[in-house]
Amino acid sequence: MSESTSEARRLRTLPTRLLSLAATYADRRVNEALGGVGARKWHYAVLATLDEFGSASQAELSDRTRIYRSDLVAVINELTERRFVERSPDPADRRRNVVSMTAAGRHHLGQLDRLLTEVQDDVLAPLTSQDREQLTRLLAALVREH
Amino acid sequence: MSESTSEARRLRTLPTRLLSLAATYADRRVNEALGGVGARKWHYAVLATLDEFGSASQAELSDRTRIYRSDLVAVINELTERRFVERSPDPADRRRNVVSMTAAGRHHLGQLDRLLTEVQDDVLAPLTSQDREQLTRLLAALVREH
DNA sequence: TCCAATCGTTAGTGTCACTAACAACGTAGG
DNA sequence: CCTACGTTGTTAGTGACACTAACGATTGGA
Repeated sequence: MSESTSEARRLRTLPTRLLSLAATYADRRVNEALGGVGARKWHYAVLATLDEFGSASQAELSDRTRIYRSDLVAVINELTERRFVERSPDPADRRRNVVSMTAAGRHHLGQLDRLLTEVQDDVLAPLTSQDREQLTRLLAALVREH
Repeated sequence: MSESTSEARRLRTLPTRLLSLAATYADRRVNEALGGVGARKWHYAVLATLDEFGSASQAELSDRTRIYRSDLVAVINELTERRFVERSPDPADRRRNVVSMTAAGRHHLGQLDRLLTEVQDDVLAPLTSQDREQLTRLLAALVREH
């Protein structure tokens, strides 16, 4: 009993659990929204990274997006099939591919960006705008340090 | 370009993405810690719920832990094998099972609780204690509303 | 030149979230 | 009292992710 009282209610305030639950919910919403246009979040991550940093090798994209190199292969395949990116061998280093975004890819990115903006608002709806900034700041600090 | 500038840097501050990344990291840490004693987070969720609310049916446990009833079956099987819980038919409603925690289960819960306390500190290490409370509060608000 | 590291790729593992279907059982309406 | 419907536990299966291992090709450094 003495042990129980210290544990009771812990479950509902356990930070790692809250993080998991909130992320699961957010991910579901994101996948619903992106699924509507045949995309998933990795597509956005890759396109947004190409937009920000320009053409890159798959290894570089893997680093920046945190998608494992092995999983990135399929993502690039999917984006290539839909002509959103192009994959060509790097003449400077024949181990590498150069992945670059097409005009269609840039247009698609704009669409995904608009969809994701809606989802952010939707997911963060229970919070004030101050609290949203706080949350973003705290999560960014966690992600940065680990 | 005009579109690009609005999108650039968005990826690193996108709340749903930060949530995903932080949760993935936290989950990995939790699974490492619990895996050391042959447990996973669902074990903790079930045991903690039994501790707080007492014996319950699987449907009730499913509601409280947010584990799908189909997945809960395996969790209860695992906990039963290790004698941490007992599953017996409910005489009052023969569709139901009554799941109750054993003394060994209570002891195991104490162990998991100590492990998880360490993990929380570890994961939240980059934040001040004020920020930790803030984060917990904000995440709890999100989870509660959805 | 030889060794180690890197790159893209394939294959496979385990966990989770989630759906569908089923038999057994309970409940409420007519 | 039946009948229709809902609930419970269970099995099976799907798909997304995170992650590991191994491989051939290529590159860079000692």
